[in-house]
Amino acid sequence: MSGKLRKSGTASAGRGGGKDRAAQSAARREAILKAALAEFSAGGFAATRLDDVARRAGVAKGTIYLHFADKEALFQEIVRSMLTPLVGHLENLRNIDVPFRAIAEQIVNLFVSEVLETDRKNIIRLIVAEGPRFPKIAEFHYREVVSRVMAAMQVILQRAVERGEIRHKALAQFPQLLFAPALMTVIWNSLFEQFSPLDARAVLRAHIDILLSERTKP
Amino acid sequence: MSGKLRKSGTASAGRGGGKDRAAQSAARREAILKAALAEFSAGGFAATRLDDVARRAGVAKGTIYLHFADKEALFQEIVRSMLTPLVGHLENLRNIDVPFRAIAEQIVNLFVSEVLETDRKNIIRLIVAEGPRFPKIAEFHYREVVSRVMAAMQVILQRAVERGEIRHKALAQFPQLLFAPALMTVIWNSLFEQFSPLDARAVLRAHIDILLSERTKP
Amino acid sequence: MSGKLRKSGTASAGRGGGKDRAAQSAARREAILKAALAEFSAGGFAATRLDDVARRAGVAKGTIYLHFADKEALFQEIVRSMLTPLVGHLENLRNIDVPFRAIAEQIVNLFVSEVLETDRKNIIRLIVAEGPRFPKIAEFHYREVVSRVMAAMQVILQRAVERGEIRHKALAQFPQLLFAPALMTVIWNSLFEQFSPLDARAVLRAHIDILLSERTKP
Amino acid sequence: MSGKLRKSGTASAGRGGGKDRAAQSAARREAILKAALAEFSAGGFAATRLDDVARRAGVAKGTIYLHFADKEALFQEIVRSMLTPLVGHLENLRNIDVPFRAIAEQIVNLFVSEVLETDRKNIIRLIVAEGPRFPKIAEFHYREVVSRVMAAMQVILQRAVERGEIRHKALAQFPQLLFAPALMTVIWNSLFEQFSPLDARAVLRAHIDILLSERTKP
DNA sequence: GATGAATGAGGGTTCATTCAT
DNA sequence: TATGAATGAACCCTCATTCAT
Repeated sequence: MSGKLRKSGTASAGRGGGKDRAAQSAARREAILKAALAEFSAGGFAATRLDDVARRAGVAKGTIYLHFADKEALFQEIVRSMLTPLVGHLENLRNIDVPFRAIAEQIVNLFVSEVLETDRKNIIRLIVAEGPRFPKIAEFHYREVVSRVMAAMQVILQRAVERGEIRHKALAQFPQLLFAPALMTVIWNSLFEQFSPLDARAVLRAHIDILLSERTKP
Repeated sequence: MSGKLRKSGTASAGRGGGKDRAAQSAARREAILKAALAEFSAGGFAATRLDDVARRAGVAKGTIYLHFADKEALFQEIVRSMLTPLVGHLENLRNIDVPFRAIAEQIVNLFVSEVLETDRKNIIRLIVAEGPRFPKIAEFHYREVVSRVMAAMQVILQRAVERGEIRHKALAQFPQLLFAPALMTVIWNSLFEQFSPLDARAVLRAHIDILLSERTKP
Repeated sequence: MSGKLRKSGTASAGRGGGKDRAAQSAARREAILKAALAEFSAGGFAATRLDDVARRAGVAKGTIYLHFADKEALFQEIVRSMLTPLVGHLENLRNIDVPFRAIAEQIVNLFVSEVLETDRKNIIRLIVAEGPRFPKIAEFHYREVVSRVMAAMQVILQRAVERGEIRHKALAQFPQLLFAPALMTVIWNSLFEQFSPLDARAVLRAHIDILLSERTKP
Repeated sequence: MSGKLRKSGTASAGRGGGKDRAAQSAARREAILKAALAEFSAGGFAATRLDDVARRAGVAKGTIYLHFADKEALFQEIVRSMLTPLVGHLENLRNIDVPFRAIAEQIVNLFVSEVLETDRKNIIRLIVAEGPRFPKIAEFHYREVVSRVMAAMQVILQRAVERGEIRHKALAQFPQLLFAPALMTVIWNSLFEQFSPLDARAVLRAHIDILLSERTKP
């Protein structure tokens, strides 16, 4: 979304108005990525036509090949770049010292605002849908996203168990259980929203309540 | 590999063994469905070539069209026929009067043996992957599978809440939470099994334990 | 389905009612020809499917191949057999000694009742349409139909000229001019009948009047 | 024969010689139309393969689809564009004040030089052959060609009758009779030229003589 | 003979990729 | 660098023909 190198500096030229060549090129690259994300989300890898991507991006078909080696490279670029920015956020939660409920609520907020309410929800569906056909994508996400998030969660959950905030030790063993409802909401709404929309925030809050059910009122 | 040279053998039987024409035709239909399921599972709808389906089924390409109108009809037939048989089983659980834990264990067993350990796990991934592109499929599964199962679960969960087996009333409101971990295991293993296989039975048992966490050992 | 050899000869059997095997076979052959004519007329050679011919004839597709070597043979059989019966009639007109107008009227009547009002009009269109692709058909019709009719007409026209019934010697040189309006009516109505039907009998009568315009009322 | 090895030559020019892209594209379109006309003429609509059209035009198969939506659109474009340019000429004859014989001779000349001696003769056969299968084509030609020409001829013939140049009022009623021999020559030569070529100019002149047979030398 | 399920070559159409401008 | 016309391999589907029953 912003120029990457900006070597020149002075003159403005080209049709873009005030941008120099490098900035224009970067802007084109971003436009292609954005358009491709929309098209891949709507149709999956195979059903997406680069013609449509180009039209949506406002560039010529050949221009795509100036920025990406081929259709698959474009696809992988998108799929890889969308989720990784969130990983750091989630990993950082490991380092703050607040009650688990607070962390859980932050995770929910992050998930709703950065995934469910953005194109990232489609990325998740794309990974599920195309992963088996693109082993590299599955491998990348396991290595760069899933395993790192799971590791961080394990630390957090372990600490919560030790503090007595969570009674279920199994949760620390299977941090996947923490995210299962989040995955569910993404998939449910992608398929069934028109029939019966699912209020993600409510579902995820209910999920936290279940996990945190204290031995309170004895 | 096909036709032309077969000189048959025992004179009394065609290549089908002891089958008559109708049975052979039905067997071919099944072979096609089986092959198509395998190919669609591996590559999704668009990337699957009917040539490969035919080869895998051991029939000629044209034979597919004797049984199915076109590629999409074949796809829908597969996707529609695989899950519906399970719906009745799940609905029947509503009518038996046993503790919720017993029902939950039956659901886990059913899910593991009839979904995770069969091709049905691929069907679920196919629905997630192709549903947005085939609205009929999403609509069909909402109507014939999901909404019916959700309704049955709601009854069961409601009863469990009333009996005090479950404290979390939210569960009855969001029966999706009951199945979220099951969906998670399907997707996890389809993507990451080679990196870190998930023991579905253990995960689901842990999930039940969490839901049923009694105020017991205080 | 039925006994295999049936040497006898007397009894009637089979599904046909009172027909013996040979008669049934012949009836099937006729049914196929009739159905094929209808289908070829509607769609031309290439667009006609033997499936449709078989269905219309009430036989199985394979049965067609018991009577005809292949699709082209069936086509040629139809195209060849339809017009030849008329050739004799036209040739015989050479031998009767009546005024030309009487002969011309007979030709008109024959053409209207045996061509325009029957499937033969479609055969003519088929020959025009497919002739260039089936040189044998063009050759056959030139040899067996057109050249013979033209020869007979030439004799008749020559005699009419000598008798002073027709002043235009060119007619005897180009007997095609005699038939041009007949061909026109066939083609016109096959293409434009729904927009502006042409009264064939009226057109052909007018044509005769023109040819026979005497120097009468001076 | 195509692409791949061409290394261009004079550096300044592509393979098209001195043409710019638009001109080259138009030239390709024309080449496709020309090739398609030849192929359709030889085999009719159904029997023509776009592969052959492309090869004859010297383009790739896909190039056809840059210019025409599909096979039928290509066919209709050809069939529609070939005859309409002649309509205006024929209609204009209505406005010139010369003896009918002169007009008739112009029509003959036009027909021979612009139809019989060009590809248009094949178009006429194509319309006859495929018209019933493509109602739009029949409708188009009735509306844009035939009805307009017939109307113009009616005016001309009517005037000739009033002037006493033609005695046969029926001609004005059935202007089709004027063109019947022309149609005949097209069809005759398309089918039988190799057996017995018909001298179109001679036939058509004879036809005019017949129509104009004056009450002269009594 | 009669059947019709099965075959598989063939053709229309699409679309990722290239390359002359 | 950007363009988009051109390419041609690939794939769905049809249908003439075959052959086991």
